[in-house]
Amino acid sequence: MTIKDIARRSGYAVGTVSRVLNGHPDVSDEARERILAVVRETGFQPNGNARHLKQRGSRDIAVIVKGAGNLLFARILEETQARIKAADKTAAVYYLDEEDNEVEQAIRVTRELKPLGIVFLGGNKGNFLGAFDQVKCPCVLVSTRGDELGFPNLSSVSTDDVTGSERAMGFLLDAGHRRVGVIGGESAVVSPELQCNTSQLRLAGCMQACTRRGVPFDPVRQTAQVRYSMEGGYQGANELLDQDPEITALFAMADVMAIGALRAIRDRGLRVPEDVSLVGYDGIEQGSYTVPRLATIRQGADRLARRGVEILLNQIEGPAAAVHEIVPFQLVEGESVRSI
Amino acid sequence: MTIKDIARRSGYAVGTVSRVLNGHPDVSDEARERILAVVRETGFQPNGNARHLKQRGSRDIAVIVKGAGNLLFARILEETQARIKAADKTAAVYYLDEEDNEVEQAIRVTRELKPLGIVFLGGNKGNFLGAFDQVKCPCVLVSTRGDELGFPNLSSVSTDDVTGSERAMGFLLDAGHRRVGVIGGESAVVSPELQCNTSQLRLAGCMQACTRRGVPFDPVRQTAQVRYSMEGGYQGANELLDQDPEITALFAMADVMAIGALRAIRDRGLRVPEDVSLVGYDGIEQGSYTVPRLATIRQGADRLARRGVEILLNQIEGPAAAVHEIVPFQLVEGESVRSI
DNA sequence: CTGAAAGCGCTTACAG
DNA sequence: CTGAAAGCGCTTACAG
Repeated sequence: MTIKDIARRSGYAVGTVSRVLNGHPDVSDEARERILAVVRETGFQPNGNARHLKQRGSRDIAVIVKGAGNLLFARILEETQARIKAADKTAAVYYLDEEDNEVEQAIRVTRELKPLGIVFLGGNKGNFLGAFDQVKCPCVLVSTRGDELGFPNLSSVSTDDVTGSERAMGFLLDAGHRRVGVIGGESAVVSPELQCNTSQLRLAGCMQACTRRGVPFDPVRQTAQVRYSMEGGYQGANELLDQDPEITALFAMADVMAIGALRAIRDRGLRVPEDVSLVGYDGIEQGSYTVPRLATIRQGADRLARRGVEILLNQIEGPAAAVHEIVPFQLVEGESVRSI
Repeated sequence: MTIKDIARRSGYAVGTVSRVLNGHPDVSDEARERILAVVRETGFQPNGNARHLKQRGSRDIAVIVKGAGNLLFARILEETQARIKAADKTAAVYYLDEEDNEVEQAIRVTRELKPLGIVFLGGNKGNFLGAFDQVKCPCVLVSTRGDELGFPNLSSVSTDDVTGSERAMGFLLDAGHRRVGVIGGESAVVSPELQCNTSQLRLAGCMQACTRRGVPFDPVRQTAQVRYSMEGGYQGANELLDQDPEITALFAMADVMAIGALRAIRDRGLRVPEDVSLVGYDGIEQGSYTVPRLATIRQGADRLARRGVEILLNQIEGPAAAVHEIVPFQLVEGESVRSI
């Protein structure tokens, strides 16, 4: 079943059928009705490949999500889709694995879907530096900063990782904890010029919290570098507690890791927060269902989504300069930290 | 940058470029090298729309996943992708929302991607009955039964929901529990002929477990119908405990609901398993990180994936009759049930 | 308002 | 082994 069949059955030419299908105004009511009737009765749906091959000016906004299992992104995505729909555009969502290159995907999408704009949920700066200049449409990077990238068509909305992390760590320090372990991803040693990835930024926040309070912090001994997963958190907690059994608190750079850490602490016969206090990061739903409820830094998922879409739509309307926005986070005290 | 540009730059015709790009054998080594060199230096990637518009005989297998947030599916998907890759095919994954119609998607995909076959991760029988006869390629439905559907090109691999659920409920009954609440999805009253959805099958299992042990079960009073989510589980547990505070055990038809129930029980000042025992279903990773660890029915995710792909590949090779396979489940005792 | 025709970027018989 | 050409199913100026 193609547009040709619809044309034959309705007695109109394919061009007219196409116009009806795309809601063009310059068609007679009679033609519209007759064609739509045929479409309905045949259940015809146009071939997207053919359509995109030629079409310019779609109403699509592509959303590229890095990590189908990322619960924070899942939450942001939901709101992003709703906002896009509310703006009378259609969202085309592409899920990528953690390791996939989102910019390559974006390049493919610009060629094949020709979207009005692209929302990136998560992204790796290295990938952008490599090839982002090949994508010309307005884009917005949600949840990680994009200002240093310096692309005129790339805006960003994010939480301040350094400050958020400083707050989390500060929460522990201010509760009297001095021996604190940090579970995060790869961050090597932090150098001020090269604060690339999220783990590095959050580690910088930890150090800042310590420095400001005159508490020593040894990134080598007090840090475990693991994957952002429950299992990673489990391993990280064990590693740190093995190394220093006197640790009284752990900060996990993501709630999923904190959930793993919670279990690891229990498996060592210790309790949260009586023996070990625990803070996570992100504020995913999951963290409010654990026993005890997780203390965490809640990123404003809805606000990230809303501003991301607003900024993007704005850029699509009339090309403006890229904007880089920081949205506030919130410390959730939960039940997993105790004062000592 | 199109195939035409590559043709011009390499000095060959577009047809030859196309053959090289698609790995056809009938090209001279010289042509292949020169063309590949140009492709490499330009970073050219063919337009998928144009490619799919004409191409027959792709090496793609489509995977349609219902529910991006379904952790069981996430696990199955991972293995499914690996198996497809191992068979030297490429997996094209489509994520759908819970409410989206997977069969409509399949119809679109068959037209636009022309895949060798389709794997459905989850599916609604109603959707299949409606329109599945429009998809002609071999398909396999993973995690829900497809035998009663009776399509010659639709195989299935699943866990026996009735028996699995009977086992979960039996575990509680055999531990001495008599007042057991069941948290599930919509299931109305079970009628033997119309056991359509998963909730109904699992409810049937519960009733079977009771019947066989001579324990009365009142589906109206002992059942809460909620969404398959943590929040749903939270509400369901509260509903049941409000109605009958003497309940000593809960069975949640999915681990995500059990996680919500766990929190609800705690919020009522009760403990698992001392005051209320709890069993889930699915065996997602999450359930082994809760405190206490969840008792559950573990579905064999890897095996579901492996057999699903094997069966599909087999159908693709030489068309055979549809097969409907049941893979075993496993009771995980966890730490959330106590004997009374 | 409608039709006829060109063209999107590929693939694929068909010749040679 | 390679090229020229038809065609996949649409959209979109261009006439009328």
